[in-house]
Amino acid sequence: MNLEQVARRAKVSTATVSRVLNNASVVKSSTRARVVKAIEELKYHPNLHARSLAGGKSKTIGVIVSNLENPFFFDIYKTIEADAHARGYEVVMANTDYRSEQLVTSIRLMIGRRVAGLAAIVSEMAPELIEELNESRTPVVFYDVGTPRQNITNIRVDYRRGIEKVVDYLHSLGHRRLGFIGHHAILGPINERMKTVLDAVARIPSLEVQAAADADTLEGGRQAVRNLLATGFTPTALICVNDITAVGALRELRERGIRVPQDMSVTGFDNVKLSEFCFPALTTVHIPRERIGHIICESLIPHDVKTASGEIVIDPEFVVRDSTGPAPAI
Amino acid sequence: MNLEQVARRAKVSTATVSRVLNNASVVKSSTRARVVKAIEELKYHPNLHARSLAGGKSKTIGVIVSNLENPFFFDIYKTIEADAHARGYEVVMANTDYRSEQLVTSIRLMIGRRVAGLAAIVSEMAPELIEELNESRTPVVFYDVGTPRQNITNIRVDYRRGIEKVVDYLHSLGHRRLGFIGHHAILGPINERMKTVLDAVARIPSLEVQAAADADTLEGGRQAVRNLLATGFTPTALICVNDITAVGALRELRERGIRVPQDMSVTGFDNVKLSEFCFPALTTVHIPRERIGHIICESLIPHDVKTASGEIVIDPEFVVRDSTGPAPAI
DNA sequence: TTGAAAGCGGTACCAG
DNA sequence: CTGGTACCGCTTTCAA
Repeated sequence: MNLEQVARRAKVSTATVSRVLNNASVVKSSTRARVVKAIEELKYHPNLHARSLAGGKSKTIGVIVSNLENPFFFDIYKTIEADAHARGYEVVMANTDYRSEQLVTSIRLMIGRRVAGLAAIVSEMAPELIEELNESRTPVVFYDVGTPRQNITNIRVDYRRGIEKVVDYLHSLGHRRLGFIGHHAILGPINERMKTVLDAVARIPSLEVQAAADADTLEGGRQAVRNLLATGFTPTALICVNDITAVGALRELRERGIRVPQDMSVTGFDNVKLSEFCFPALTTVHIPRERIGHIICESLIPHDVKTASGEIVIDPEFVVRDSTGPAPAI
Repeated sequence: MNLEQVARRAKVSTATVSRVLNNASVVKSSTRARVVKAIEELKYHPNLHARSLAGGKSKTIGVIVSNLENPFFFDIYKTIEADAHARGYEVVMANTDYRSEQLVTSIRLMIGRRVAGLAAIVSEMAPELIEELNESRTPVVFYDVGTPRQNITNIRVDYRRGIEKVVDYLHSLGHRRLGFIGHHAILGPINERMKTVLDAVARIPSLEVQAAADADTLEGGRQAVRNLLATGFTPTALICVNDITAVGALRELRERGIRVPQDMSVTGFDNVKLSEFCFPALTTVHIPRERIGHIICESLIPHDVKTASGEIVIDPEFVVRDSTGPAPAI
């Protein structure tokens, strides 16, 4: 089913059908009516590949995330999608599961699709990929907690400030031995997040910290706690890399009969909805995911008013709930 | 950047470059090397639109879900994606947020993309859309709890059996006044899910039920409980349409000082991971989401061995955890 | 206001 | 083993 068949049925040229499809105002209304009728009778659906090939443009933006299962990423994705739709753009999503080969594949895929813009909400990004992206002339926005990149709009959350707030708070509550519950992506030699935690702790001499990691899931958080406690280390507070792993940690503690916050304090990060709904409600750090989504769309989709470009840094807000309390008396 | 430029640089024809790209074995290795070199130097990425236009095929399958935010949908999606990738297919996803206009838009989009297959994991599906889909000759798999469709592979969970198990169990525990916590999509005149619950309750004369609904989110579950209790009805057990709304319900009850399960029993549905991690862990009904995902891929992607087609009905398993108990003494 | 025709970037068939 | 070339389905001048 193609333009030509519609054209034939409506007794016009393919050019005219095309005009109707793109509602060019030049078409005489009687002609338009015939064409519309033919389209409906034939249940014609334009081939989008042909369209973007011929037009040279795509009206779709790509979004790559590390783990859509984590509501943190999902919330950003959802905001981008809503904004994009509102501006007449489509969105194609790719999930990397924190695997760098998958990141490479996904980026190539997006380039191959000739997306109008690309948002990368991922923790890892090889320099050669950046170059490839530059070469392809695709507008890119990068969200991370890490290092700024060149030639690309960057949105960063000041992870360091966030973690410092958490550490300071726990310290003020009398905690001295801290556990850090990460996920696999924070492993690796010089991970920014891990380093940040270590640095934040190192500022305060009386503090001690030990880390463990597993997957970025509920189950992963649980397993990481098992790993940590298996070392014999006895923390009085657990700093979790995000809310999901924190909820996983909560469960493991519950099953061990360790009360939160009486016996152990726990903190999350991101302030996803679940952090209010779990028990006990999590003390966490709020990352404005909708705002991030808006900024991303703003800088990816061309429009009249100029937008701030370059680097944007977000200062996260500390949120105290029920999962933290004074360190237990020894 | 296109085939021709690569061809020129490698001093071969576009046909040969194409062969290299599709690793046809006929190319002499020295020639191939030249081409590969040119491709890398130019950082060439084939235009996927041109490719699928010329090839006539797409190697991508479409997945439409009602609410990706709900892990139930996400788990199915993820399985499909993994299976598809394993077979060399891409996946494009669309989320309808339970809105039927969005469903229409998404289906049209998928047809326009000429996807090799389409999975619709949604609760609503207008007959005219089915026809449009048939017309487009797109293989389709439909997952639902509702009525079987024609000309389409159907996967259905026996929702009725699942709900009956829940109702029977609560009845055996002495519960007589039941609340049903739904979400907006179950509203509307003859919703299958709602009707099923009513039917299941009607089998047992001593039972009484009242329903309330809000969004299919944590917050929605919470709000629905508020709505239900505001009517003055005093249930001793809450049957929730799924685990997410159940976790939302749990929170509202907790804040009202209503203990679960001592004062009120709560059941979920789906058995998503969160149902084990919330507190108290949910009594729920297991829906084999991975299995569903596998079946979907199986029937969408062509392969040698014949697959069962037509209708597939799944009998869900009841899972007892900590959120249900004997009805409180009056 | 409408039609003819030249691409868009690949694929695949046919020769050589 | 490689090159020439006719499409794939649509958009977009250019003329009429």
